[in-house]
Amino acid sequence: MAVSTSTSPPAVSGNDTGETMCPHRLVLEHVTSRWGVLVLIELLDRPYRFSELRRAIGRVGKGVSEKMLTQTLQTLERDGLVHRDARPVIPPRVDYSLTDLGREAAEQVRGLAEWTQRRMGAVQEARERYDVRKAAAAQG
Amino acid sequence: MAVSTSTSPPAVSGNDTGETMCPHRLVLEHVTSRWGVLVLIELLDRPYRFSELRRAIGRVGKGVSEKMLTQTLQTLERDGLVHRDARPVIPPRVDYSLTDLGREAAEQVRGLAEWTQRRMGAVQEARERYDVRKAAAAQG
DNA sequence: CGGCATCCACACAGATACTG
DNA sequence: CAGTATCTGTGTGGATGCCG
Repeated sequence: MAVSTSTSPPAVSGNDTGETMCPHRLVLEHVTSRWGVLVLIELLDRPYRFSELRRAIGRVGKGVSEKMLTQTLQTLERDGLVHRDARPVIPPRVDYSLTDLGREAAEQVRGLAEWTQRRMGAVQEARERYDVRKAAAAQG
Repeated sequence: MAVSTSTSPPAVSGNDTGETMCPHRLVLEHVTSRWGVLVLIELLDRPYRFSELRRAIGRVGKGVSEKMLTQTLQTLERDGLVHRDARPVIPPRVDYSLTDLGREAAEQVRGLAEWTQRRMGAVQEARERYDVRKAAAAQG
């Protein structure tokens, strides 16, 4: 039967088990979730179709499984960040885009991503220093 | 014997298995990781001691296990975002604070968190609309 | 093509015990 | 107090196969 009482999407990251937790924490988890981040950033450029989005994300790094992309999009749609436009044609065509709300979130996320790229060098150096210090300490 | 060739911390989130992945993606994952986000935000206020930080995070939501906090802090330290100041006293005292680099990241993250809080209402409404639509569609 | 259902592996995350 | 080490359960996330 599948459907049962299970409403909402499986939730991208973390358990939405209705715990004693401030609700905005959950939204934050959705937005900062592994694929949520990337989806928002990609959609900031322009609307994407499902597979197109999948490929676009795959391009950046390792790639997202179709299941995870579906989950992520559903969660973001439910939170009102992503708009889903399903056209009843054959073959099916579904376009995803940011809502105004989603655009706000995505811009924040993009800021973070851009910072990461800008400062990557500094992070690399810090890592090397850390590793060297660790190695030395292991000897000492 | 434990140490072996495994250098660096276990990595907060995602597998740092040395895949074919842009390095900045990893940093982004660290920063946006479940506890990384919260740690950075808390440390933006002031330095914290280990347990103090643990309690501070527990206050906001469900709470972080000591193990996860350790892991998160180590990862962020390695990336050069967090400074660890261990004093050789008894009882031990370790203070964690943001580096300049970390402060930049934390401010980005805080921006995101603040946005989430501001827009929580809109998200809630969107969710209700979504759920209603879904319920209606299920009836068909 | 877009999405859902099922199965499964593995890493994340918790509990516990121990060290400095 | 601030970790480390180990053992274990659970859930995330991936692969596959089937529907609209």
